Amino acid sequence: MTQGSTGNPAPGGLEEAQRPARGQARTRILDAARALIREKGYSAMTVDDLCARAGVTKGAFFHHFRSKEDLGVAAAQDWAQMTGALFEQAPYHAPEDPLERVLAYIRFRRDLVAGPIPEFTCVVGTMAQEIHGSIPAIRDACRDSIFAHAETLEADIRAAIDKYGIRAPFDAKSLALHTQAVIQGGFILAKAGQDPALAVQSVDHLECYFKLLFADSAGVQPAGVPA
Amino acid sequence: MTQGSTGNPAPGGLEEAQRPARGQARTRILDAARALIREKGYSAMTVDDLCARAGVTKGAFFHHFRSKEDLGVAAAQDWAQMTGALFEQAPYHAPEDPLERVLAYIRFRRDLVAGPIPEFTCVVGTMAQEIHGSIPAIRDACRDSIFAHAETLEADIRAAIDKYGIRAPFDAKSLALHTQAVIQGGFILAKAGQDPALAVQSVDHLECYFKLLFADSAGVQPAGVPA
DNA sequence: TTTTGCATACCAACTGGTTGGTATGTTGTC
DNA sequence: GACAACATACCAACCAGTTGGTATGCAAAA
Repeated sequence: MTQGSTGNPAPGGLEEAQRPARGQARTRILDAARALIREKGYSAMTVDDLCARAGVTKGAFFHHFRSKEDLGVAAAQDWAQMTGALFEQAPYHAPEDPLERVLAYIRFRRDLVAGPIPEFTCVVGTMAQEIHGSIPAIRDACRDSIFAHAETLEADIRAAIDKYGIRAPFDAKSLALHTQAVIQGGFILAKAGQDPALAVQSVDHLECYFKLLFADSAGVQPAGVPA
Repeated sequence: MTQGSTGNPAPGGLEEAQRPARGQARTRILDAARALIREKGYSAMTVDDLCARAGVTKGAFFHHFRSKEDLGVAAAQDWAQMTGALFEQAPYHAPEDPLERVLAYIRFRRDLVAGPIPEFTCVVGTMAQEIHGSIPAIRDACRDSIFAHAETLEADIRAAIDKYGIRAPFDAKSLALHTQAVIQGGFILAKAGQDPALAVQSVDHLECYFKLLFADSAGVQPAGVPA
């Protein structure tokens, strides 16, 4: 028993002191899910894990979510909303030139990626990789999150192509999706090698790719260091 | 009971007819592991799944592997050996020009990727993504597999840089790892969107990137369709 | 203003089935 | 007959999900 000198330890349950305020359970569970999916993946994360981390009981969990699968879908949607808000208010939209906006986006992502692994890793990418073949509902929610984010980039890329042309026969959609692929792939290398720098490197290559694609036509350095 | 008119159904175990030959259990378990990890990931794959798919009993499983974690490590090492052999005898080593070999490698991978999802997907990439934070032994085995494969590319890339120079300040190692990142990221998009073409597209972008990096100096088309 | 009725938000204990793993047999091979 | 390669039977812990209940808020009736 690691119980302290508290009066009534409520055997098996939560201590009064650490019990969160009413009305926060759903949010706390979703926060816990984000952390746990990044730490151990969807399948290895148990409902008990979730409840312990969130500081709620199983009753609360199944009050807010019909099943673990339902939580998975909600976590993906929650992630889509969170990242949607983050990128919407991010500073990379400022430049007037569309190509500059795209390059600013890539640099913004590189800065995000430079942090510790559990904090920059993509929740929906991790989940999709794991459950794509076994839980269609979660997979589709992850797909929506990834592809919706890619679409927010597409407009800027299209504008850049319209303005400057492009040195290869790719369209904006394909390039936007490739951007996401590179970032997701960087995560995998970073996780396997336990080094965020591996992800950063790939994002640097991505920036270089864009510069080369638009070189000569736009005013960007054709081959400089991605800085 | 769905048992037919067989004489002795061997209650709880395997029927005589489908019992594989002695001495094949380990191989069959590793084959089953490859398939199951791709289908549902490492965590969701149970030892019973493994045994059922391999057509062996739990006794056989724990005779060959001390634990499920041990099997995970073995699966990663088995994957490294399988892919090692596959790429070693692949035709992309033929060209005399190192840059041509690199481009041939990329095209070879694109062709691999064009098949159905459960057949081209990377076992160690999937596993690493999932268990990187929870099972270090498996994560390290996955890392070894990925990085060893990247190293087989590195020599050709280095030779290409030495021969032609490169339009950006990247070294061979970084480029080789980026290659793996793009392919791994393509897998994630393909899984999320349920469309192998998504992975193919990213590999096409990768080929284009290499062509642009070496354009003007080597004899490759600077911006042509990756064909 | 109080009370009644009802919905929401949550909790502790429990359940049936599953899980990784073990203990102990049996069979084929050198 | 010794040893490897299996098979069978079993277990304790754990799993997602359920049950029956309590605390709280809110709106309408009294």
